[in-house]
Amino acid sequence: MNENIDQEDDVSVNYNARKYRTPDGAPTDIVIFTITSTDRAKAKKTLPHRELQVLLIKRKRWPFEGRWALPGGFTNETETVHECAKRELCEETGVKNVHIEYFNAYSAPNRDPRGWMISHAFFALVNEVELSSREAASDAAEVGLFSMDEAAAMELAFDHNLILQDALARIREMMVTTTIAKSFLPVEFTISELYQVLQTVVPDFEERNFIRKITSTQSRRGIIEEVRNRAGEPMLSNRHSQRAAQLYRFTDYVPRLSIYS
Amino acid sequence: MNENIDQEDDVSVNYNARKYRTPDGAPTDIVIFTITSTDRAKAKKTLPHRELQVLLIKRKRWPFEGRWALPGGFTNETETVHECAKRELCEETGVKNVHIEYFNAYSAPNRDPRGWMISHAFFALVNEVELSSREAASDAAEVGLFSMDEAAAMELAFDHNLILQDALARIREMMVTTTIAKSFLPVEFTISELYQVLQTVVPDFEERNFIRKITSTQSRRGIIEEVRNRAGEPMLSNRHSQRAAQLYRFTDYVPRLSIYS
DNA sequence: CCAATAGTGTCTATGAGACACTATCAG
DNA sequence: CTGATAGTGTCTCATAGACACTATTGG
Repeated sequence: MNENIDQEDDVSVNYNARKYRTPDGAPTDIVIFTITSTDRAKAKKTLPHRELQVLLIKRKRWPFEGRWALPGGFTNETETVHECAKRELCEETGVKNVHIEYFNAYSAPNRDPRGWMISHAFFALVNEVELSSREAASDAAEVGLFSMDEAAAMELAFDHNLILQDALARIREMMVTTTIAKSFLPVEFTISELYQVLQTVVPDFEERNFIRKITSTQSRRGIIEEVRNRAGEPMLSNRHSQRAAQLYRFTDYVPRLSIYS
Repeated sequence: MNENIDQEDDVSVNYNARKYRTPDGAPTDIVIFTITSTDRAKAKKTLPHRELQVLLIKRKRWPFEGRWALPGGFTNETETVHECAKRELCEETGVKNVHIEYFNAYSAPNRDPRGWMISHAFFALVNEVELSSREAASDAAEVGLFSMDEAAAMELAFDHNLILQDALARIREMMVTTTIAKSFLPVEFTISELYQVLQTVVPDFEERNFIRKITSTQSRRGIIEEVRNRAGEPMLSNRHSQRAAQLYRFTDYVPRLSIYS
């Protein structure tokens, strides 16, 4: 047991980490979520079909050669794991400045055949429009988007099935408690789009009077605001409907939730 | 740059991590919070003065010898970082089965003079009654409880000031969105005690009609329940007051919060 | 004029928030 | 009978939740 190195080691300025078994790397794994919209085959304008998907890459090397895995890579000594994750995300998808967040460490012994690897897991939320250009550029055989059902049915490399499920649970919770839904929406969106995105990530989210609560209650006033043009007229969109719908955008307001009030 | 080792390395079953710069250890740091109660010097029964405190240890070795630091230690290859944190918590305080939770990784280059150390930070919530026995046993000069103000004013070892502030922000948020307040309370408690604990951790938490909301509104019904004896009579406590107060306990109910409903 | 989306009217029951008020009881 | 804690009465206004209803407009 090499616990308490810093307390039970002999007192020495010449601390030498090489005396101990040390990790064989500090990998990051990034669960990249996106929501794809596919137009339903109808003559009239309709809301698209949306699906939550995760980006996976096909491994070309041992270990788990040929298996699908979460994108990621090894952290350098000169960067933080957060910087590493952002770098890997950019390399994999070409996007920057998206919502990326650390959520857990995976450190089960033998989770990686290459050695003692404690993985730092992140999730990222990427808008499909930002992802689409990269999709074409990549080798389609090696990068793929999969629905949650598809991914859950696959045998991913390492403990990536577990990481994916944990990430999914996390974003489901955050989807309704924070404003991260904005990552899956254009800056200006309609209430239906917002509602659809929420339902796509959290299937059992249901609010029958959603439009009223979001637009005409004090407590939620401030999360989103109506978009108006310079003349102060409401801006509308009819991209999904005959009747034009009011456009909204998220504000910077961060609501405080509490189980006690 | 040794990024993407697993993809850009030559194909080889004889992967050798020693070819790369690897971390020099996988330390954990544990922010152990407790709430102390000290009776106010009064003749009559009063509510105690409560204060949120954090447990720190005085380092005996290089680096940062003599400085106060968060307790923690190095993870072994045979355990997860979560197991390591629980082990260290038990060694430091003697308590098991308390709320301990992972919340972030600290990986800034050069955060540790001993080498490349990515620290896994946990916070733990320990009831003062569980901590009191250990307090006497420990060398008082080396283990101490400090208020948030005291600790923030100290120059802690490593980046432990940052870790402490992050942990504090996290438990402040969780204190009002989850039922972790139970960690600082006896199993059976009065409404005043609960309210006091909430205010101790989150100073700007204020609910003037707290007792009504918690006891007589549908939406919160289920978080706590009245304690009754076998005969079905309400159990009361007068430990802090002349007039006896109803005792409550937390249920297993986990409320779902949402900014959209 | 239909289908699909957008949005309103209206009702009831419940809760939020404010503030004054009563209850208990050791010292 | 005072001080400290515990808890209630009562008011107004806002909101939740349900459900039927109207509005818009391309095809």
